[in-house]
Amino acid sequence: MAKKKQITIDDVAARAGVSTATVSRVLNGMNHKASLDTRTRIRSAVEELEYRPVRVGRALSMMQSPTVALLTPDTTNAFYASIADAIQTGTRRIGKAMILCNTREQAILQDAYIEEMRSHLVAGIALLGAVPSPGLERALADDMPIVFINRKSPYRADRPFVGIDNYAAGGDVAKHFMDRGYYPISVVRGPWDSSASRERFEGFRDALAASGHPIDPARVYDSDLSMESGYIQAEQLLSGPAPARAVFCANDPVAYGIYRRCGERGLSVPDDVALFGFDDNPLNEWLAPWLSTVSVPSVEIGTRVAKLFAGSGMASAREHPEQCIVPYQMVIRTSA
Amino acid sequence: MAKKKQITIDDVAARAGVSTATVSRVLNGMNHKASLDTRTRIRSAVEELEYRPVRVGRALSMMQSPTVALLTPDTTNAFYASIADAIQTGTRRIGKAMILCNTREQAILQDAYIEEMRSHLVAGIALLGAVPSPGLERALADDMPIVFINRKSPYRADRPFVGIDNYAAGGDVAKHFMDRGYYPISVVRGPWDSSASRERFEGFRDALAASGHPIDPARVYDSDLSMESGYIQAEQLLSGPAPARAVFCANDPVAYGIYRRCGERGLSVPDDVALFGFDDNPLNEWLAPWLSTVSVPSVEIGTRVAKLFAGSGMASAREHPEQCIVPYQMVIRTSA
DNA sequence: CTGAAAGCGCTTACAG
DNA sequence: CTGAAAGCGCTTACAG
Repeated sequence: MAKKKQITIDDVAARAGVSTATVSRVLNGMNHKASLDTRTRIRSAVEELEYRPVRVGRALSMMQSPTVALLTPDTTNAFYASIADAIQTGTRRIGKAMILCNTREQAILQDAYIEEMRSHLVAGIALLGAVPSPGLERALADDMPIVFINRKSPYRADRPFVGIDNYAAGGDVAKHFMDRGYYPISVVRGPWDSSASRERFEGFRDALAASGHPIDPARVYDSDLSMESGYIQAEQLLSGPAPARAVFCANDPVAYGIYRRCGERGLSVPDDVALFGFDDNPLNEWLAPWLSTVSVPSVEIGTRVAKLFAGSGMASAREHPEQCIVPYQMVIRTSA
Repeated sequence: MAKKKQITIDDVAARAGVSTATVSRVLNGMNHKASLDTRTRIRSAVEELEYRPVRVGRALSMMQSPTVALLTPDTTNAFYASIADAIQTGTRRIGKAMILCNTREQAILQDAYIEEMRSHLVAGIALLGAVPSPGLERALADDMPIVFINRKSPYRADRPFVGIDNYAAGGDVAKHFMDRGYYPISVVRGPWDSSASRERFEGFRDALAASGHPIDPARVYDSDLSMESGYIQAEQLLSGPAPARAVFCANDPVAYGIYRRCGERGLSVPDDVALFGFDDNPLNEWLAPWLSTVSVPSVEIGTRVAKLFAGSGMASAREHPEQCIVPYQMVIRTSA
């Protein structure tokens, strides 16, 4: 893209009086194979010429580009954005750039991006909020280096994964509700496709059942994880003869939506209804400092994901798929 | 990155019984140069082999990768994220992927990314919230295809730009304040480096002065565009013998911060203090539906930016730098 | 309308 | 420890 003519590895080699092969080796840190003299000559040639490798040359040669793709369901969700940011920072540290793709939870888009990223020869794909799709299944069969974030792979459960133990967290929320004696209890869960949403719900449900107070199926609502859907479901949740005393929300935005409806209805949180969120969205600090939630360590997750892509394309992770379960934290504020 | 052996253009050529040159031409839409028969034979070879071009090959050959870089000051700001999303959607439409880089408003990081993106041979750089830096100046001198978003180039004012007329918008806010008869008026402006922040302030200041009520310099506060800084400045703004009756905020998050402090102080918005934001952050709809603000069309901006990168790397835009000024809208809600 | 061939910038067996 | 050469997948003057 520069207008100036490119300075190539050949220019460096010429200036240093060695072959391009040697320059390449030295620049790639195979120092044990070059004499000190050679190395210093090369270093200064690089300096003087201000040589910057064209990464595409290397990419073609190695059939792998120094890039990683992040597929995310919603770029404007602050929680996802925070994970994205950590991944970008982390991949940069290992010399790779991050391509951002917005799948919008759509299987079609997800497949299109997987295919495109393959043709970009990316070193790996970080799949945040995976959705079942034929292209994903195929990519997995082809052994593409994909690491799943937050939601596990819908196809091969043993694929690399970074996230929390959602089942346990759901159970913890249930216990908290029981400790407080809230009754009746409702839940607004996320999409069933999502292992994260599903496991949260299952953990919550099982813990309630285990304590002898199984949840009433009529008190289970669905959402698409948006504020809007929380707002909409709140209408049912809060009405009828036995409105919910406490609600376990699929994520924080859902809680925001319900909270808004509470305000419109003149209901007090937590006196009339208790709300429990999930993720500890970065917005909470400023916009919902009252929200009790499960804190998911987005930065740590992003950092871990990036690390998986270090070296040449997750070859190791591919052979020894890692399930990296990071700790979550119960954050009890005033809403529950 | 795939495990399967690559299917190349040569395979297609062999199968179709033509040369790779011809396949390349046809696949790149130089149809007028190929007979119908040739074209159909190639199309079906592509189908049968499920050929997907390796973009890196083309990139090296053309010394330009089908990617565009977006440098943004803050990936978690929903307003920026919304622009980023529109750019990503738009670049995809023209067959390019978007690399995301977080400059955090730091000149050093901005320079590092510019350099890295150059070595990636990106087709162009979208620079959201540019900061003055030596690397940027150099890149401009080298004629790198950079388009400035929101903030104009700190070096060559004629570089491609997409954004609103901030000066006019600042003036409109001033007029609105005068219509309402607010007095005294304070302003929390953004960084001086930023043409957007500066022009907003200047337009506001000049309009007040023109009406015979120049702003008191002691009533001008600074911020870094964050909620935190709004919250902090609010302390001064709202105290003393003559607390502000109305505040023009550098952007919406600053207004959120001030609003929070108002709540803590028991001050009512707009009865005690009127607040005017900027950008119409997507969060407003759900979290600050009361905030009067200037709506900046983030989606249109992103779409326009992407269009500038169509074809081969903005060659045209480079020669005829475009200043693309999109319309803004005054959004009067209850806060002012 | 089509093909043979050189070239984009880098890496890496292979031979020394 | 080092170099000559082939190769990664594509594009594009050039010649026909």
